[in-house]
Amino acid sequence: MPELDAIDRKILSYLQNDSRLTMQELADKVGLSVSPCHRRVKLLEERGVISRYIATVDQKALGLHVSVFISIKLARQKEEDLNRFARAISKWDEVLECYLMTGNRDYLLRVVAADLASYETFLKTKLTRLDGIASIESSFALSQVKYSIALPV
Amino acid sequence: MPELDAIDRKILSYLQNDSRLTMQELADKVGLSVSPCHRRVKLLEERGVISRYIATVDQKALGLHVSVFISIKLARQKEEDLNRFARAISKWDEVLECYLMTGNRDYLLRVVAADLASYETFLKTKLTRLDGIASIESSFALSQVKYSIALPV
DNA sequence: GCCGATATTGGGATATTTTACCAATCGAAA
DNA sequence: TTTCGATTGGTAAAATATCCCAATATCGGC
Repeated sequence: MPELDAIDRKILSYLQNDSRLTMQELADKVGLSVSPCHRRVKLLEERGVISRYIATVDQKALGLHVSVFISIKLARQKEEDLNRFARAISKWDEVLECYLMTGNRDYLLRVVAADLASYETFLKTKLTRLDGIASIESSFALSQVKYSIALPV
Repeated sequence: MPELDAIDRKILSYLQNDSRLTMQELADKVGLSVSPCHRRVKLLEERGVISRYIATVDQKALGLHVSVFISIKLARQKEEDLNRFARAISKWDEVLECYLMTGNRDYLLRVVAADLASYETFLKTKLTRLDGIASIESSFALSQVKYSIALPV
């Protein structure tokens, strides 16, 4: 796999912030003409460096006022148990992020909900119904100080 | 502000997953013709429901193998202290997310780095140089089980 | 249930943008 | 300098977005 050169990195950093730039605009910003710029973008897509193009939606506009971090410990940590948990989590739209962690908890989840009532519903009808969970601890976010998808390039 | 109807929500859910759909494709999926579909998308953009269009980049492809969650307590929690912290955090590209939390910590950060050495550099040259921090606790993610930007609509 | 006012839709024409092709240029090694 | 491979830039064709206007649907009051 070929390395990313300075121009590739520039392209990535611009597209991470605005994927609606036209090829002409992007080419100007990175100092190329349209053709080679277009070819580089296509290559980055084919190699999977650029994985998708998406629209970001305002959480408040959707009425999702609650963000919760949930620490979870499983009763057992065999691969089979971890996989079963991962499969269940992946199905639920409320769970935006889930990480397998080091230290004294197994998983860390970020969950969004409209309000406390619907978060409670999520807990009661989904999370706590899973087998093999030893403990659940919720921490609520008062506000989102920073939220970015743009990786440092 | 007008409510989002079923078609608006369909539009959002498709565009959250793939913003490169053509208007024709999107219109077919939501059951409209191109014109009204296009008008709805533009309105969603103007109202700020759709906030941006971005490319997502593969973290591994950039060599960012370390994801860390950092819990931070400040020495004082006056508004002035919180603002100063927020401003500093916002400048740093390594910090992808930052939340003001309830409970026994003040902030929760998600940080990415190439490896443990560069994470250590981040800590030493940036985070620990901030005034007013009472405690820092890092938890490392072993793997990303789920990562989505698509809010439930 | 009917009517009018208002908002929403669909089709078609036009402007923009993407995409593919090919010749020109650049860079490295002999 | 010469040659080879990779990268670039321009151009033209195809695909797509965007705008306008007439037709249709929706919702209020009567």
